[in-house]
Amino acid sequence: MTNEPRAWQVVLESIERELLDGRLRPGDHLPGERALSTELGVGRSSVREALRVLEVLGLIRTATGSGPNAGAIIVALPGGGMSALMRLQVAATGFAVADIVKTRLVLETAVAADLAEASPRPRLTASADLLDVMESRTFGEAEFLALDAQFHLTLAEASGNQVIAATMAGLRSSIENYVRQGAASLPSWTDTSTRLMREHRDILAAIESGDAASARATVHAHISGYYAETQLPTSPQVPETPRRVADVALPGA
Amino acid sequence: MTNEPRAWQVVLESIERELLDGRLRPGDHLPGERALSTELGVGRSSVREALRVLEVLGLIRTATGSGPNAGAIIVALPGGGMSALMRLQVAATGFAVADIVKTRLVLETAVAADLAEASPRPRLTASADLLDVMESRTFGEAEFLALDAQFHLTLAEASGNQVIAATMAGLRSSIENYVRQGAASLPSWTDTSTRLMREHRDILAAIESGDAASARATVHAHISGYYAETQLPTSPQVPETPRRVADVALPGA
DNA sequence: GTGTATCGTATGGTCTGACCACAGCGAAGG
DNA sequence: CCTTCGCTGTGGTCAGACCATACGATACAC
Repeated sequence: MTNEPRAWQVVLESIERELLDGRLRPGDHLPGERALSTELGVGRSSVREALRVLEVLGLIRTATGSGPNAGAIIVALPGGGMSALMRLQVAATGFAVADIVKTRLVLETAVAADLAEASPRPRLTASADLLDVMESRTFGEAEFLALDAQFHLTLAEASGNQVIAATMAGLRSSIENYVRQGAASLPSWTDTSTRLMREHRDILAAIESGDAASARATVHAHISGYYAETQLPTSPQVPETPRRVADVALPGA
Repeated sequence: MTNEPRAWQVVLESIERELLDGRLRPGDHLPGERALSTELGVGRSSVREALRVLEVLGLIRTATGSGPNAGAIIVALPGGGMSALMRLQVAATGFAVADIVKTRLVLETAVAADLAEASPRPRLTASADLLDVMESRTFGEAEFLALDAQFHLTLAEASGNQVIAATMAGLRSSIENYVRQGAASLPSWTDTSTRLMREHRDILAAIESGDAASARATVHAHISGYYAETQLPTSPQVPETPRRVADVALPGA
């Protein structure tokens, strides 16, 4: 466990220290890659690997092809940046159920409203086909829930908003996970599944009717209804332990 | 201006596609770094940078010093990893400006409304402090926009919804990018920046007044106002790829 | 035949050096 | 004073090299 830190982790730790100590503040410029390299005693490759991580995490912004002295890199986030890492970690593990549901409500009602209001009403063939499949035969609980999640995803995709679609795709496994957990506490799965199917049809109908408010309400009722029915704890409660930058990459820990 | 993707992004996209296509499944071994390098036509350095990102995101586990044939890298997370991957995709590539703005509107108005309605009204100290900093002195355009994005992020964090906060954090670089592009077409940057500052104060005031509708409207005006002011192209609009029902991933199937 | 020791080899981790395109800055020239 | 041109330093990328390691196969001893 007390493994020698890898070279790029050294860079991460160094920058993390400077961030926490306040020596690096938002908007500051980082030393050049070569300077960091000699300063920390690691190769430029390692520096670049660390910078790439920071960039993807949104902590840093690279200025391509800048001038001599200044244009190096800009630190974006302050101490709050640490929370970005935590968020990332949370994403890998699991979100609070309430947060997932809330986000679904916000995004999916917006999607439904957009679809209902779209001037050339989008063809919801993918969604409708999926419902046909779901009604064609009896699915196991896990399969049904996967198809359910897929249905919601097809709506997001149909809306054409790639950002929302990507976000929901990213949440998909978390959604499936929570939906599956919740299904265990249901009084009658068959009742619930038939109700969900009917609500899916209602959603499509509301969208196709062009009534944005109705579409929004139907989606809201669908999602919050299931959430209310399943008595899930409000959250898995990820410990709020401050997470150090360099710790993120250690899967074995 | 058609940004050539950076080399490591090419690697990322390649692996992402194989993941989405199912050619790479959890537990599979990735080709060696040298193999990937020649296969994708990029240098090993770039491959390593991409792998480092995937490792930090928890999608991959590196096996240090493995044997000849197999021990390369292991894909760790299943669908759950998509969440991180999607965020990565959001950060690395860019989305349509209109989609980003729309998503911001949906998410941030919800955040503002939640904050305004929260029963023990959350302390928006981080947001307020940030505004103090922004008003304390004159910032360059890039710095100002970074701080602006940070401000919106602090609100999402204050709401306590980790999912929304994570999503917005993932969108951060895309947002900054589009905001920066838009700033070029502004008639007067100083006018705009002072207006943005005032609107930030308005948002905080609206939230603290407890008026959810007002908070929602203020945020909406803030975001859509800037978007309207900058005459950005609505963007590429990737054609909707038809999704076949058979593509649905059934667990166990 | 079985078990053990040894060695070759491919791998990831790292460093170095090199090249490129680009942006800033200053000097030279108008 | 303004324009132009080149120098310089930056990030982006690549190629090559070295190291330690762990796996696989071979050779050897029993």
